[in-house]
Amino acid sequence: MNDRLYALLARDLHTAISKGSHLPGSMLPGEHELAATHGVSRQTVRAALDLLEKDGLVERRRGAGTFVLESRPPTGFGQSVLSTEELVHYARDTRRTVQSVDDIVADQAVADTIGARPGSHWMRIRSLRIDPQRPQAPICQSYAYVAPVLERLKDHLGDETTALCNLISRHCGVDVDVIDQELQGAIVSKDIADALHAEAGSPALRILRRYRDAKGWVFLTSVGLHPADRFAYRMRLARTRLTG
Amino acid sequence: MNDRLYALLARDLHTAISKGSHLPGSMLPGEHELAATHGVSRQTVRAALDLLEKDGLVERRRGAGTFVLESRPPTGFGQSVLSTEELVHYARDTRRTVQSVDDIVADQAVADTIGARPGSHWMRIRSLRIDPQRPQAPICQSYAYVAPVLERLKDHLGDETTALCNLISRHCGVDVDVIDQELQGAIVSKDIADALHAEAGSPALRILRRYRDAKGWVFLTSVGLHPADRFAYRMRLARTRLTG
DNA sequence: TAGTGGTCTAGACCACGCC
DNA sequence: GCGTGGTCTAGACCACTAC
Repeated sequence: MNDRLYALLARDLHTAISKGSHLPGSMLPGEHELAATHGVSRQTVRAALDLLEKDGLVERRRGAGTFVLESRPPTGFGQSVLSTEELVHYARDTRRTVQSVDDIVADQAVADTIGARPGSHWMRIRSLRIDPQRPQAPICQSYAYVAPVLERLKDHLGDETTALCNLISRHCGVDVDVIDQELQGAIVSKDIADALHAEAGSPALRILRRYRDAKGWVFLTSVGLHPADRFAYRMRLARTRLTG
Repeated sequence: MNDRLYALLARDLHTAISKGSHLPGSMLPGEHELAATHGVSRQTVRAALDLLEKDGLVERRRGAGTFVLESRPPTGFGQSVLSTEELVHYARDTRRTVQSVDDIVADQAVADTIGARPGSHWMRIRSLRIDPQRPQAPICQSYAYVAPVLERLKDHLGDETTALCNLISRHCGVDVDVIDQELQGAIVSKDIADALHAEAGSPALRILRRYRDAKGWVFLTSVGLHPADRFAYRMRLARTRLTG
């Protein structure tokens, strides 16, 4: 449990919004007022609003106010991702729980999904990603396929908050340069429904990622399945600008 | 030019790092020290470091310090960054077929999905996106909700290859600045299975897009459903670099 | 134990949106 | 003009890491 003040305040505001105390489109009390009524500093209020904004619940308009975007029940839990760094840092707020680690030889199916040769060797890490706030509803079940050369990774899987590619970077000296990503609709299959505490046949988002180093070598491939009611992939596409 | 203090400090630190004043792997001066030497408050230092961290130049470890990450030379390998332009180009190879256009009043469900007020008025365009190579298997069925002010758009829906937001830009004088996008797993519902020539209950990718102009105004919202066997959203996440 | 980043307070001024 | 969010200051205490 996160007992930081701003996290608590964020939860309070979140439940208040989902209970209808603040209707979509309406303005929240100003930051100064929130600070006064909740007996905290304005910076704490701002940190709390940062969280709500990151999750897409509110929108801030300079000079105007902070507005409620949606009042859906707390099912829509999402991440906004703009760059590899943000993706990699998304691990911060969630925990990885390793279910199994084994060495496998790729059959045709595995070879197809991860784009490898049939017969090639891989270390396979099966894990769940869990939001500490809702441990009963895992956000994602995934298979990660790691090149056998990076065997030392095994010794550091205990670190539950660091993204795999960061662990590899830190302990194996291989750095991510780009991530090729593929998102597709999918359905929760029977064999993983239990682990996810989800219903077999329910909709999900399948994300396949290939992590490449600067030379283009794919050192890590992961396939994750995110139940639709627990995860949405949010991103902002911006016009490219010449100067910052 | 951005003359926020923390942005200036971020640039200073960035150039210092790229000039070799701080080698990769080494620790930056502590936040307190940076604040003192640069004559700013610690919060300003932290805001600057936030930028550097978001751009992947440094890594912060609680209790340990802030460390310089490897500053890769520009390998020229992955210069592809996702932008609105790329998204808009995808419309080139496919055709939009308008099924219906009507003026609606948002009920609760519509208001929730597009983030508007219930009772507000919208122009709704229902359409299919079709790959000429495979006309029998539409790529996407979508609903676009357009602000009534942009009524003139109706006269130009005959143009099947230009993206809606480009039509609006061309004929209504409103330009896209950013697109907020949300991807989620979903299932083909009965009422649109026919139009898509897909099986009801089969997996799909749901993409919700909010198009904003420079002032942040959402002038177009679209919800598209892409059958999993016909469409996957591919993207490459590349490391970002600070400007300047 | 010393130093670090993470959090928090109580003030302040500013640019901006709205009226 | 007024209230808003954005920025900034100058303090403080804490949990954590490294030694």
